[in-house]
Amino acid sequence: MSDRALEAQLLLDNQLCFKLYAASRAVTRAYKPMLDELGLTYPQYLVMLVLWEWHATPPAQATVKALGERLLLDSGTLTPLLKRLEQLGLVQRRRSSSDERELCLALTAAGEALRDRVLPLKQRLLCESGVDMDELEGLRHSLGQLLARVTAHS
Amino acid sequence: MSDRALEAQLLLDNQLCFKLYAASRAVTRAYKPMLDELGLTYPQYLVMLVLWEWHATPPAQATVKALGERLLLDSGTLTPLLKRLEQLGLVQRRRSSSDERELCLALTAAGEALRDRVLPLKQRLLCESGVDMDELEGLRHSLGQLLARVTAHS
DNA sequence: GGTTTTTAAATTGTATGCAATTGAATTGCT
DNA sequence: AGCAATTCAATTGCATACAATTTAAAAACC
Repeated sequence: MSDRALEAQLLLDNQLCFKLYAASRAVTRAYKPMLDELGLTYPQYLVMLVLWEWHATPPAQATVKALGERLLLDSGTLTPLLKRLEQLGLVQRRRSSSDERELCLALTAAGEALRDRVLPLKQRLLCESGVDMDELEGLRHSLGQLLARVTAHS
Repeated sequence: MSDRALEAQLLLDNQLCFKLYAASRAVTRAYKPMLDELGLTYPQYLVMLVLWEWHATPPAQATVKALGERLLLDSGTLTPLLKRLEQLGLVQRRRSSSDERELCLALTAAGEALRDRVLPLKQRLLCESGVDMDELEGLRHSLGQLLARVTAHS
């Protein structure tokens, strides 16, 4: 590679990593008004998405470990976050009877009910953001590829 | 939209936001070994990228405010981060003489020298990650579009 | 059976992000 | 000049991320 091409590798605007980092935070910001109405933070919302899915299709183990594998987060992040969701009355945490090490997660009635409020808000968000659905779809696909590639090497 | 299509909107795997969030953290993780060698965190590395750029092409004002606009970060994040870079001996922080409110940023000799160690490490990272350069380029472009769209509406 | 190893959460410590407030300096306005 | 409004960093408070350690329980081994 030429010297100029090498130098260009260090320009911020040429960094995929920065674009990813900035876009991720920007999207989180875009979700904020909607999530404020729900009383959730963004990571809490992602946890609720998984729990709503699990509620419809129960997994073998609805544990913190399984949740961590789904969201690529560890107990250091999830334990305090789940305690907050428990305080909010959305989630139940109880030790597994068959294995006291495991912590089983379940939705409360309020946690289940919250789901119904999400779809309308999300539709509104999509409309207002003015992003093109097809481009969104392409981007989601590319990101999936990248994520698979990068996580495979770690 | 059909009921099924609406429901699908809430599946984690269909969420662009989650893919972005997960991919961003995965890429940060991929950078970690390289950044450990440099003694930097990922946001600190992004700050250094800007300062190296500014060193080659000085901007009108090399202030915290200008840095924040470049990285989309506020003083609440940047102030402590810059103090750490100062402690590391990489960055100089001093009040502007013309306007005492502004804090001017400059690289130390060590900060400037650090740049030479980055390119080889980055080349190695790219090779080992096994990602396709063309796909990377397409993704970077799409992310730029999304970022522009989302930030425009906020 | 007892011991070692492994596993799942929780805890600890450090470094972001970001909203909200504060403090100090400058600008604008009259 | 005098004073209100604005601006730039810094600070405060809260919620992640994540590495490293700890604790308790279960599994594996002898």
